[in-house]
Amino acid sequence: MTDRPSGDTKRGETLLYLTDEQLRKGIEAMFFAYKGFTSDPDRILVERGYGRAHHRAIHFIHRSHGTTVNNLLEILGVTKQSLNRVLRTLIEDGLVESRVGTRDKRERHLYLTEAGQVLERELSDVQQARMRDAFRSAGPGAVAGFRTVLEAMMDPEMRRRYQRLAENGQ
Amino acid sequence: MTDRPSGDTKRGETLLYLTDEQLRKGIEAMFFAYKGFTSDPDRILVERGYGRAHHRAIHFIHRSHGTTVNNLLEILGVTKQSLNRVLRTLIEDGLVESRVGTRDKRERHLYLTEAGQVLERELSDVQQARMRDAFRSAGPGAVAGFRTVLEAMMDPEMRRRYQRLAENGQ
DNA sequence: TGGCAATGTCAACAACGCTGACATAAAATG
DNA sequence: CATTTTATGTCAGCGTTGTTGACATTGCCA
Repeated sequence: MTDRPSGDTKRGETLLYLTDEQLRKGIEAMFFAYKGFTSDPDRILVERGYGRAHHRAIHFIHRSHGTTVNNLLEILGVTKQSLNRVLRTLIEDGLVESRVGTRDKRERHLYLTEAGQVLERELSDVQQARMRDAFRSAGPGAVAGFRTVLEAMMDPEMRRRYQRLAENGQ
Repeated sequence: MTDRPSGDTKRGETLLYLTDEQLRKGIEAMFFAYKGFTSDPDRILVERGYGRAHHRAIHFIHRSHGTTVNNLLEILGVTKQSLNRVLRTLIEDGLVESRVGTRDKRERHLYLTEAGQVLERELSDVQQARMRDAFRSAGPGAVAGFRTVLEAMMDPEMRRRYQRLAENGQ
């Protein structure tokens, strides 16, 4: 906003213009790339009668074995009613197991069953394949830049969660 | 997929492991960053009773003044019924104008009205502000890498549309 | 003139966000 | 021990936005 004070488009027109165009490109790149990013898993999910919300739950349960419902709620940033609808079907379908906590019996710890792990593998295979191809063709420097910018784009709270996950990353 | 043939996790365990972890981080970065990316406009949209679909329509109509409905359909990748629902409200609310084509009278050319431009500006201001901050803190090299990876992640058809838009970019 | 293209619209449905209200069990606290 | 708070689940209802299928209108084109 400091480059283009509201109402001022005179100062440094050309530079300004380029900057705005660059930002617009970034915005559109996010839109089109996110579409590609989700398209492969989406195809698999539809066959099973699931949606993206199921994928996200499966992903983070896989990522953090035995996480609690509350923890998952924070990561996903949805309401418990919304998450519960998804979790219920996953548990009914035998993809996720919910175990009562030992230390705190109010908590439910979530785990992928074998069937759940199979689907998780299937979903992350196609998503990782696309990411791998993109990373390869872009090169290591670009990959670093990619992650740096994405991290900077997150809300601070989300960035913290992202980094915490990365640390726990086996 | 060539790094980790299905069922084989023995070969080059450590290197393999790092790669998988890197991909996972990339996937999670996309998830958390996209959340941040949409959060600021979302806040504004809710106040007006609009959603993300309205934002997307407004964005691309702004980007390509006088674009046709069909063109917009291709860019957005949704059904005409879905787009029409959004367009109808925008036209009713006086944010978008639909003019019958001169060359081909079947076509409708779409334009933002002044009110539409005001909202567009408001939405892109906050979204660009976040993008600008992210770009600044990441640095020019990271920005280039960011866009390279995102472009590589798009479906070829979408990449073509993205690049075509970028060319037309004033 | 007949066929195809561009658009709009009606209806129904599904996924997945949301709010609000309420219930239960268990932990925590005074 | 009584009370409050926490973690979870559930019911009901609503809104946005995607889908499919069907059908109508208008206009271009061969």
